[in-house]
Amino acid sequence: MENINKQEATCEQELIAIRDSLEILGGKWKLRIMRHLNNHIAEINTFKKIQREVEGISAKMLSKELQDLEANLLLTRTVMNTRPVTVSYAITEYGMSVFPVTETLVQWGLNHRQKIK
Amino acid sequence: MENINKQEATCEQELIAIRDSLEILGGKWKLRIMRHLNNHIAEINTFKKIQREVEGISAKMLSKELQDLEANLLLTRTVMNTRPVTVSYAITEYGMSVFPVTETLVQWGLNHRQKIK
DNA sequence: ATTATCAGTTAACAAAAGGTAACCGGTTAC
DNA sequence: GTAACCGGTTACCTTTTGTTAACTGATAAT
Repeated sequence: MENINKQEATCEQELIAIRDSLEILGGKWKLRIMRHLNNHIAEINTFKKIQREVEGISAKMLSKELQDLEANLLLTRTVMNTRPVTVSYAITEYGMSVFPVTETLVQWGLNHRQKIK
Repeated sequence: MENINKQEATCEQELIAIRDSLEILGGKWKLRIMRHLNNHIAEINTFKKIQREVEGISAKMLSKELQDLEANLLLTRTVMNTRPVTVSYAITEYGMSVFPVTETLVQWGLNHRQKIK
């Protein structure tokens, strides 16, 4: 059973927690990939499909970011026995814990765009 | 009056929103600085005080990040007429809109640390 | 045989981010 | 006058991040 309660921490511990999060989720692409997989959770998300739909990402970056996310148990990689071979990436249950993070960033970004216009 | 309602967006727009947010809040220090100011909102936060309490940040980075955040109206910079001169930084009302972002990152980081241990 | 698709990898490079250390001007305390 | 404090700036360097383009190997369609 996952702990969904708010945890208490000192200010110092909070800043360490932010640092930890950014070590795993930081950078230009990881949160976008996680959000995309969350938004297409019912589909088969192959490498090419993700690359098409997460606009602007190169094969090299996508490959590297997917490896990092898999290493942190946020998604799974499955080689399908199709011809030609396709590889399917799926968000894990633990990966879904990232949703609140992407959601606040989506809302902040939408609100900010509205504000500056 | 601020819009605090959830906004709807397509998946594509959501990924753009995340990109926008990260352009302004991304990197190693900005969210930590914002969280620290939010946690010490009742105090006078001078440059030196922030540098002491946001552990590890150099004067150069702190100066640059504070300028960026001020340019985006997330905080204010006030020169106090003390001897020697001190400069006080304070989070703006708009800056407080970042709180949900830092909060989800704090919770995710705390939870992650608990999980891997 | 040639071309196309998928899922990458590799090499070479460029740009951005961040760290270190020295320095600056103004002021005050000794 | 000398040292210390505040709030930075500057120059130099390293690391990280990201881009582009060419290439691989397996398979399948024409």
